[in-house]
Amino acid sequence: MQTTTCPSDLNTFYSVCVVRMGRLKKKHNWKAREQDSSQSGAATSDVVVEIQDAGTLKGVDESNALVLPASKAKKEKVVKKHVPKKQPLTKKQKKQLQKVLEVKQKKAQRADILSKLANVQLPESEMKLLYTTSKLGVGDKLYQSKQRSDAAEEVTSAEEKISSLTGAKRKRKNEEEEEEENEANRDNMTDSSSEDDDDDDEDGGAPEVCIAKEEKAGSSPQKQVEVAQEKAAEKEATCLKEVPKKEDHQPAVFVPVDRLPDIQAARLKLPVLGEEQVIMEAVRENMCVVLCGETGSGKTTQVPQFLYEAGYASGDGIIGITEPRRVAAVSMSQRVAKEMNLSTRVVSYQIRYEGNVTSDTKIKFMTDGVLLKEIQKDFLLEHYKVIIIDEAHERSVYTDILIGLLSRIVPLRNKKGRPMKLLVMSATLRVEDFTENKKLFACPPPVIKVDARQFPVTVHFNKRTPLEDYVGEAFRKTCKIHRMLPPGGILVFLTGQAEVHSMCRRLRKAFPYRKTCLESGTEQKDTEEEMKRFKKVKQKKMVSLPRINLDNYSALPVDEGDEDRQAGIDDEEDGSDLDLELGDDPVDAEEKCDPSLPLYVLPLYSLLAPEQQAKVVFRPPPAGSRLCVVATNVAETSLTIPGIKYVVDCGRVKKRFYDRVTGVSSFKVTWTSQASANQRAGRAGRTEPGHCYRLYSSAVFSDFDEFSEAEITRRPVDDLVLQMKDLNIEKVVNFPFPTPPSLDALVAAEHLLVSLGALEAPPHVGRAKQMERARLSCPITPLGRAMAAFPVAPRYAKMLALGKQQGCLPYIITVVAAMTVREIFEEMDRPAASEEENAKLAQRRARLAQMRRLWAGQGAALLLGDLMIMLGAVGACEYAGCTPKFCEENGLRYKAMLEIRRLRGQLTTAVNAVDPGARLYLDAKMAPPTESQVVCLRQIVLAGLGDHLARRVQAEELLDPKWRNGYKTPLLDSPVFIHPNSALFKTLPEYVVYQEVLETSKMYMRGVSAVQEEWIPQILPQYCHFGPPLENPAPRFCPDSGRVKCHCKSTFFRVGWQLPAVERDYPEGLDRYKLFARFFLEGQVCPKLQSYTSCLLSSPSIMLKTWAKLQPRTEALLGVLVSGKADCQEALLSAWEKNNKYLLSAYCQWLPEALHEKVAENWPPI
DNA sequence: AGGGTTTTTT
Repeated sequence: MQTTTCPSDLNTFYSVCVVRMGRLKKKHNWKAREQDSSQSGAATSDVVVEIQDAGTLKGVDESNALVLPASKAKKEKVVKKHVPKKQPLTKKQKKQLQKVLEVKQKKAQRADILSKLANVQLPESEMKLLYTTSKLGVGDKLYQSKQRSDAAEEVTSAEEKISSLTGAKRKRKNEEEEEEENEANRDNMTDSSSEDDDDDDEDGGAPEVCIAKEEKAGSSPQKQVEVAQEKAAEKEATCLKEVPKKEDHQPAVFVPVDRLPDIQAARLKLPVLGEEQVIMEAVRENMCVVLCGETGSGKTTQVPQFLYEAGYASGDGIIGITEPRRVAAVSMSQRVAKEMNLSTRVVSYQIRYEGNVTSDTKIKFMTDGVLLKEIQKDFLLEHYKVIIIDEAHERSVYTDILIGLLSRIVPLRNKKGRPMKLLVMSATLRVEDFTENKKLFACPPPVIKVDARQFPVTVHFNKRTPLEDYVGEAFRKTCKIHRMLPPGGILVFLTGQAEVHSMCRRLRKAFPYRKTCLESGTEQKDTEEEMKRFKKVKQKKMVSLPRINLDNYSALPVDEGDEDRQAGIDDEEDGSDLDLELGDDPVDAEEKCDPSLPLYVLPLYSLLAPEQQAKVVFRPPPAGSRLCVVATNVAETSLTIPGIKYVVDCGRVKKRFYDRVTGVSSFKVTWTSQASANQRAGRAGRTEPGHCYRLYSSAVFSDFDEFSEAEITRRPVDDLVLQMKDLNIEKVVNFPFPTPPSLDALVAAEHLLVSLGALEAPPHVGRAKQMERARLSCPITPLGRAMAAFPVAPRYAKMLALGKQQGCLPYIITVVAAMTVREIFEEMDRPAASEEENAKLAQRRARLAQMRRLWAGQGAALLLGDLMIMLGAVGACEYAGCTPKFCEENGLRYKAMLEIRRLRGQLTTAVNAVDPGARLYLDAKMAPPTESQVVCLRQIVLAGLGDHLARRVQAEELLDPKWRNGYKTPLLDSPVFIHPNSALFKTLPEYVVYQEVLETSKMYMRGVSAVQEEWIPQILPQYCHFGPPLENPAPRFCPDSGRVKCHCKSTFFRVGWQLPAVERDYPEGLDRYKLFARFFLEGQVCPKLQSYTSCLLSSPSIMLKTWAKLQPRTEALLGVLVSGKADCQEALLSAWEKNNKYLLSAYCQWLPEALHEKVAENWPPI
């Protein structure tokens, strides 16, 4: 590998900025070499000197890689590369080579000087100040000077530029390996893309197929062009790097920001600030950049500001940043606005229900789902010049899909001459899914790493790993920490609400706290003031709590509790006997109540009421006590608790599992991932050095998965598939997912969407392989488009699309909103903290049960089941003004009710948009549905939940007593049950539909609603196999539809449940023509012919006789109908439109000649 | 006949 320093650059560079930069040049140089050394394995001898230099310089200053010329390496590389290849060197080349050699010599000398200079270098902190003071008020940036040098250089060299970023190097390495390959590839791609026009990618991986080539009618012509260009764009931009263009030579824009001094000072402490130059260069030179930095690096708040200052929000484009959570989008926008001293009109946010975006907005924070919706409206995101995907390591489904989409959009935009940048920001180093995924980025984007400003956290592993009672272990460890270690909050990670509460109870019992002063201050305080107070409190605590200094650990992680032993809180070995005894006798341990050491214990989980959560996040613990938060995963990512010094990690998580085949979900506790455990540990080092106690051994830890799986691989994807189809991505299998969902999941999704009518059913013809492929590329239907407009799960979207009948829409919207929002009822089965609380809980439980019965209604309403409870609950809550008080009193989660209210608003708007005739409005005083409305609602619900139909186990199937009161479903072998909390628990209807099956102690259906048997073949024909038309009742002509109808028995798919005969369209075929002919002759199809029925030469009924063929007139009539494809009124009318004499002569054969003329005069008889 | 949910997002 070649050196990355290029002397000519340096010369240019120095001439431009040495004057102002002073010592910075050293750093610059150093950094270049330092990065070289990272690849030392491949280093050639001519850089050895520099590597050594780097070695000696390393650690002198880590802070500044700012001054890197970006284009240096390439030139050299070119020389080196081409010299051995092209054998006779041209004079020019020789000259160049000579120059390079000279330059190297100079460089070596310079390196020497620099290493000497390094000895007198300023410490990092001062360095940073120097850098910034040099910058202050100058209105100029380092990378601008650098850019000028680039520009100058590009005059002589048309080579593409390479920065000295770690990732850029990887990229370069890659290029070298693939350079020849690339040339070949270019041809290959051209070839394959021409094949592509008719063939559907055998390789399955061709990225260019992922977005449908043609647009459906009705989309903008502009978009069509762009999509058509896509392939070309990709070809040119397989490497997401920008070929230098004229524009690049223009001086960069610098947008001044007027920050307040204290903010400016605070910024300087953030590690990202030192990387501004590197980041901005990378962004300038690459379409896509990955930025890696743990929490605390400041990337979320600073990078948008860098981009702003560099002019990425000047003119007509803005900067967009996505966050996986709403709170983050809102708070980050506010913080950045404050830091930049700009109004929220300029730095704004947009989340699902609200936003403060204006026409002045330059920086827009939003949730990832919001951006995905925007892509639906404007595929190329013309509004944005940069998109930043934050927290990409969390791998939320929308983040993943956005990255996939943007990997195509960015080159397209570039091709169009309106370039856009993509910045993927990730905390962990797990970026291979992005960088090594050839389908996503043919050429890996550069990765920039940023240090985090975190205090060291010492990790202590247990020697042994309790497999059963990890809660008990957590309890004992927490007690020990509290008893023996210096002040500092404790954060305990457990897996669920129940565990959290029981732990809280045990801890409170062990270290009782008198809550006199606890609940006094309820008023909201300014956070900063709180923090100040908090610090004072901490100082006070120092006096009252025991003190052992554990902070001077040398290395981390500490293994196997060695340090624990020193500290005297080791679990194992000698001291462990006592602990184990305690462990074996929990009563004893817990009775050892110690009121002299008050512990302020608080629970924390997502579903906890926000004001309870606020206690943890905003309010400091009372004076003289230690804070102990017992939390679930919320504390890992969503909430940050101040003042935590100790983390106790049980090493487990509760996760939802979906069975891909049956759709059954369950919750299971499993080991976490290493990344997740490290994230938990990191929570101890936010405010000072901390300690993390892992209740498992390092061996167990090393067996953890390195990372948690991407969400998209763990859940059904029907909603995502519908969204993507709506974006005209027909072959979702070929979409460049960072991690693709399983094929099973995709097949299941398409299947469901076909059943719902959102996608066209795949053809049943062709070879198995073709059919298989067709099943994964069903085109979207108009219904599907309408459904995609509703921001809810496809099953529910179907209900909304259908809900127009009988004024049901407001109810359907409400039911859908309630089904979409999770946990609308408060959980009251948790272990109570005290007898008093226990009694209170029991009372509230009883009250909720009573209300549920009330809301479920009686008679007809009751049959809507659990959905009626939801409807009633929401209706009652809204009627009462949706107050916290009403919710509290009636066991409703206030937050859930607010969400439902907002979702109803959004859905109402969406329905009105799809069908302006609907003219819906949100009615707070919605009257209960009438009986007939309830029936209508049940049918609409059935239409959406058709694949979730269950039938009571029949007497003859009742072989096993376990099946009593059970229900059978098409996909499950074992029975499912109605949950005792369900409105229909006692009703046990023959047929029900359910929202989902959740496996706990049994398979329980949730969200159950009763179904009338005869509705099933009518509303769910797609799930039924119909028998032959019945003789009795006989087929008839239906004047309303103009079609031939008949009764058929049917069975439900897979399970073969016999369903009652219902009337439906007569099946297609000759018999339908015969019947139609008969009804035609009888004058039913055209009433004007009724007067001739008595004159017919044969009875119309002979149309159906088996010997019908013997009669020429039957055959004639039938033949004409068949040839005109006229087997219903509508088809007949259109046949007459084409030919107004159609059927005349065949009909006349049935009439005496005397009438022919008269008939002909009045033909067609309409 | 009888009860156990983590966490986000459009």
